[in-house]
Amino acid sequence: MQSSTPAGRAGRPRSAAADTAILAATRAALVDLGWSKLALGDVATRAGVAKTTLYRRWAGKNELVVDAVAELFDELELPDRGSLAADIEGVVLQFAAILARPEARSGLMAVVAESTRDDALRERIRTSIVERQKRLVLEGRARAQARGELPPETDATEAARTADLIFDVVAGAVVHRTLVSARAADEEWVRGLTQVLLWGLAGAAGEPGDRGDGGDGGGVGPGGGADAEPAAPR
Amino acid sequence: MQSSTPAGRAGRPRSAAADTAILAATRAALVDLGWSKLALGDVATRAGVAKTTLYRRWAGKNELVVDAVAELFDELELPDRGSLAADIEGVVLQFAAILARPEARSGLMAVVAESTRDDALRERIRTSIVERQKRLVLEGRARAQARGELPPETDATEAARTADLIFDVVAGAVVHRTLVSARAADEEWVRGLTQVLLWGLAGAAGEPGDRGDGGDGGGVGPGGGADAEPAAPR
Amino acid sequence: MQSSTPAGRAGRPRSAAADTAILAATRAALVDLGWSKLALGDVATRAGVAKTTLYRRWAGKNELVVDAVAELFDELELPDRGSLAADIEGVVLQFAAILARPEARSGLMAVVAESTRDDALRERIRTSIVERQKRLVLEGRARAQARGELPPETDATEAARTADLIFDVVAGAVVHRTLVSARAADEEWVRGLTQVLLWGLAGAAGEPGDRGDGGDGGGVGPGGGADAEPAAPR
Amino acid sequence: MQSSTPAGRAGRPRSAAADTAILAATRAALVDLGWSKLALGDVATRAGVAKTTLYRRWAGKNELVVDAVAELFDELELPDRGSLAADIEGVVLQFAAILARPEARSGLMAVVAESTRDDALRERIRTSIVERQKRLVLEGRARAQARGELPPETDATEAARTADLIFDVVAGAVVHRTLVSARAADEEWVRGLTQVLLWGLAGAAGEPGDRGDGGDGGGVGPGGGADAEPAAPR
DNA sequence: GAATAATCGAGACGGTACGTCTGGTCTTGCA
DNA sequence: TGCAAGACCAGACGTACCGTCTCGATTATTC
Repeated sequence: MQSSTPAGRAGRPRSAAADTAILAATRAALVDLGWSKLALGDVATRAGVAKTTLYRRWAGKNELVVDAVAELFDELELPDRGSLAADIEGVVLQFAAILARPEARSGLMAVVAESTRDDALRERIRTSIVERQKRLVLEGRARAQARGELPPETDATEAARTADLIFDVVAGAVVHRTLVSARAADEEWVRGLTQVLLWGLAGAAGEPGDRGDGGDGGGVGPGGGADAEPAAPR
Repeated sequence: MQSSTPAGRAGRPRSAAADTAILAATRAALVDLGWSKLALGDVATRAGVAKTTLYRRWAGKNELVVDAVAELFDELELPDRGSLAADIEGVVLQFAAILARPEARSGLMAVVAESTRDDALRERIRTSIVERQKRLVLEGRARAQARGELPPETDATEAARTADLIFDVVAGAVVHRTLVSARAADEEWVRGLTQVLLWGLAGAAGEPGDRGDGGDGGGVGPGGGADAEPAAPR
Repeated sequence: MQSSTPAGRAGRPRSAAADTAILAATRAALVDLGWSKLALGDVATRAGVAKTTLYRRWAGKNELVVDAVAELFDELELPDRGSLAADIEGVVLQFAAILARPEARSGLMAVVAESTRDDALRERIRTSIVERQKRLVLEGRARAQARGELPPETDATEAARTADLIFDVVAGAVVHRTLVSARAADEEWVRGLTQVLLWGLAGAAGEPGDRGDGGDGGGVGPGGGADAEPAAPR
Repeated sequence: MQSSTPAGRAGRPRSAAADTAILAATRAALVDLGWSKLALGDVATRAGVAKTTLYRRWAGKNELVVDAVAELFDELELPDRGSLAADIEGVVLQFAAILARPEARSGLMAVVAESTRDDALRERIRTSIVERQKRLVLEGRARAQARGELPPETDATEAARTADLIFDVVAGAVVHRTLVSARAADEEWVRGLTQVLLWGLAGAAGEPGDRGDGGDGGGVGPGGGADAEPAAPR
């Protein structure tokens, strides 16, 4: 990765340009062909590179596509839009925009599907994509705390759990909306999702796990008790 | 669809047993090999059927897998567990249990990935799986309305939109949790998701789109204002 | 309904028209596709007949083609053209004309090739084609004997051997000329063949097997002595 | 053709051993299965080679079999047996011996049959087999001329025509005898054929095309005059 | 500046699955 | 019982990719 090749000394060094060209060619091929018809020989040709060069750097199609797709998500940013709700909506719209691009649509779900049978691949996806982008949740929460919109954390474990839930809900919902339901994740929809998320988290936070449900069949809302409204989250 | 098939008479009729055997063999092969290594010749062999028979009935691997997986989701039921929250938790756990089975994990995401490049396939997925299971949302809502947990609908369009959002959030979150985050969608997690969902919907319903955000930077939760809490959902 | 169904009584009799249609369709398919791409399903379709009907009457492709081709050779005739040489030339030209037709070219050699591994097929060819057309040799010889061009037979065995040799030479040479050398068996070439045949048989007849060769190393074979030319027939 | 192949450098060179193995495997498969049941996948397996390797070098079954069979005929030799007649008999017996081998029987006629619909294939047969073995006729004639058994050529065109006729007659007769008539081309039969050939050519040579037939209706051909027997060659 | 060593391009290699086609057989319902 | 229709099992077809390998030609570092 470094130019000064400290460890591996002798011999011709690997071409740095090749990596870039291969990943770009992979995305181009995903656009043209989709994952299942993507052929590594074809990718090599598009990149102006020999098949050997490609296999020397990636173990196979799955690993290559993960890396090619992961780069796309590094574009995500979290500019300060003034409120937590606005920040969320902004980043969700960005996320939806990426998922609207064919190189992401084709590739992402396919490698997730593959990862159900390949632990190393799943770990690679988690490292390169999921955990890497979870920074957005953490940044957003920190910023909201600084604004006073959210209370500081008290329990680190709980905080992590909440972050994971947020990520699963947001990422899952956007993916399902765009890929399965095949409808645009437009501003209106994103607003709805954000509403649900914020109200939901606020409400759930006030009711930490007390689920004596059953008894109170009447009430609606998580807690049932009409007046036991969660004190507006503080 | 009819047994008397008045039109297509001549010739030997197709074996009904073959369809069953092929779909079962497909699921078995998904368990053993996963989607990407699933070979139709192998499926035919497992089903005790010739390859031609298989190709006479399905256009290809994608269509076959959609049908094989779709049958899995027909197992979902919505027994009356006494409250909306309990009903949701029950069906989400069932859904998670299906997604924990390898034949579903491997196949579902793969066909979704393929569907990003094949409109007919996406439509088939929507028809066979998504719309077909959306019945659960509708049944659950109707039952909650009968219990008095939810108000009756006033706006059909809005009701449909809400149902879609619920489906996207629930299905998406469970899929993301189990396949991407690769953690079990256990009772605790499902309870958290249900809480968020119910509070979120309740809150969002009370705030139809008023997003004068920004002004009130302090408060958290969608509306910000602590006391402007949505009246506990009715 | 029945034309003469003598033996098989009960049930619907076989359609006589079907046989004719199938053989004609076979020849048409041979013209269009050649032997190796000829498909029995296609033949059945061309004949307006079900595959079952075809298989009920012929065991397979080989048998069918033999019958279809055999009919072609029944066209051969031996009109009296005044001399043995002219008779031979006439029938050889007819034979060459048949071999120039694609349905014969494609089919004949193919079934011969197949017959090298199938004794029943070889026997069928011999019966339906070879022995059936050997009549031409016998008729021609008888006619020549009646004219006084050839002496009457004295030895039946020898006569049969000679007839076989003639047939092998004539049929073999014409086939080789037209199919392997791929040149027209035109009048000039046929005249040359006839000359060789008549001179050869005459010469060989005068030398029944005396092959004490070796002694006279110089003058060998007919052409040995330059001046010992056989008196040119007049 | 050269080992230093100056032009086509790059890439792994083709294995020379593969060609040999494939052709041998083809002949073995011809022996076991015959042409029509010969499967190229099976040939590849027998040769210890992948199907792709086979298809990279031969366009299809026909081309492969032509090459495999052509090698068989390269065994033919023309040792000096002292006289033209003996030389002919020797080589004809060799030819018959090759045709008695199943790999030749099955393959040769089949490719000839195929060549009736494929000009390129016919040309390949002519180049690889027919013209290649015509050397035997030319060698034999030259040797006979050196011995004084035959006069030197005066007309090159006529000489070529005669050589072609000889080849058609000999090859055709042997093939017809062994494959169609299905009887051994043993010494006795070959002697008869040689007699006919030598007498025929000698007689025909003395009568260069003068076929004023019809005029002399009685004495036709060599056999016409009973006493006009060609002087028995000595 | 030579030796060493890893990379590069090209392309052949052994495999495996593809989706199609044909060969023969069997199963319908009508005649 | 024959027949048209067409589904059925079996298996070869020729193609496309896979991931590996063998080449000769670069291009660096190290001696």
